[in-house]
Amino acid sequence: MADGITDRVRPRDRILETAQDMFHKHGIKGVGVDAITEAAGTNKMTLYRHFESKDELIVQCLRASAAKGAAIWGEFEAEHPGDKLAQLHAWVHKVAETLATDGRGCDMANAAVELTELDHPARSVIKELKGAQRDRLVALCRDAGIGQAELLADTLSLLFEGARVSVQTMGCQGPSTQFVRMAEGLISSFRAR
Amino acid sequence: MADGITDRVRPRDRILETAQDMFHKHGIKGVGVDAITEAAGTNKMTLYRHFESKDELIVQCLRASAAKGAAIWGEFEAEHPGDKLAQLHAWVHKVAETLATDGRGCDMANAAVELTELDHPARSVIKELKGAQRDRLVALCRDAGIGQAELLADTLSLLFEGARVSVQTMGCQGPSTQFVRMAEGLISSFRAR
DNA sequence: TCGGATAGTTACAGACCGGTAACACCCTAG
DNA sequence: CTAGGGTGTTACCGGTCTGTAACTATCCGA
Repeated sequence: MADGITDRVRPRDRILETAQDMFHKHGIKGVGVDAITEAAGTNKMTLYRHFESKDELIVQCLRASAAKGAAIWGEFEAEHPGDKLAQLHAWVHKVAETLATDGRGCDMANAAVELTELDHPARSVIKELKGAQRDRLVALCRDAGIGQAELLADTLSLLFEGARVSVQTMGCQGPSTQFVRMAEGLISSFRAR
Repeated sequence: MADGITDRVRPRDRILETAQDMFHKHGIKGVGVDAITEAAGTNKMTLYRHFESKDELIVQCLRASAAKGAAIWGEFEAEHPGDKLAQLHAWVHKVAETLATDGRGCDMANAAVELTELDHPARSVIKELKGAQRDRLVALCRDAGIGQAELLADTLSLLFEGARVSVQTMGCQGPSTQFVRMAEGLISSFRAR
């Protein structure tokens, strides 16, 4: 086949990347380890040499997915160095772009919906990663000079989360198209106080 | 056993009720038809005599779940006859109560996350039922005399949806506790315009 | 009392699931 | 050249899944 990728990238990374993509598109319970390894150009034994179970693979995928999301914050700082308010607006527009282009929701939220066992190893990881997400947004709001930074950050968080779900229930032409208007309205409303 | 319920309620209704409850708690893909029929005090053959497939059962559960949600709107009208603004506030508090007591999200949203096949029979039903939900809230906002009724209704919808997801990712002590403050702030902000 | 509809029981088909065993292979470091 | 770690292959285990077949038991209305 001369895949190019198959040759140079190590199997573990191919599996992690492929699993992330397939979990995202088809859901965690909708994808079996056989399908993952086949799509990654490898086999089940190799997967189980690098991950002790499917649950462990799920956890690593969630961490990788969250890390990608966190990396975007570097772009905001690079594009608007020091201007925290501009970075907040950049976040709003980045969210809108995501809503318009990605028909599936947040990997962590989706995983929380699918993995209902209260003691599932992924649940504590999801809580940890979601907490970190929230903390970043709170810090950005505070540094942007907004009074009730926590309340604004939480409101924007829930709005974002809801919009990502709405895309899945009502399509990308539904209420989520109004996200920018809602978010900008909230920001200016909080700044006015 | 002398269940009481098992004797008087017909198997079809017992299956529908039990399936709703189990899908809600454990997710759709987390529950098999065998488990449903056993919990409903019946058997698989009887299920397949009343529902042509699990997918069909899922659709009927979603419709039943949505109908229960819609029934609550009657209470709002009964408690505050004619006072649409009071009914809107009643909706807000009802949502907050749901967030505090139900650790799982909206059945339709959860189903949309789990059933990723674009042509799954439940997807169009979810869209239809979610659209009806939205329309009711828009009508309530408009009848309450709010100018940008659609925008407020959509904002409240997304906030609600996001809060229900947040309960699943961060627990009921997370950002969702602020829902009432957020919603009331939005309503008074829209009324001021 | 009888007949038909409804419901329960057992067994099974065929597919898929996560996970493992045993063995052959190949590439690279020494 | 060689030894060994990483990888690929095949086959398999026990379990679960949706869905069906064939038969039996029960209840209700005429």
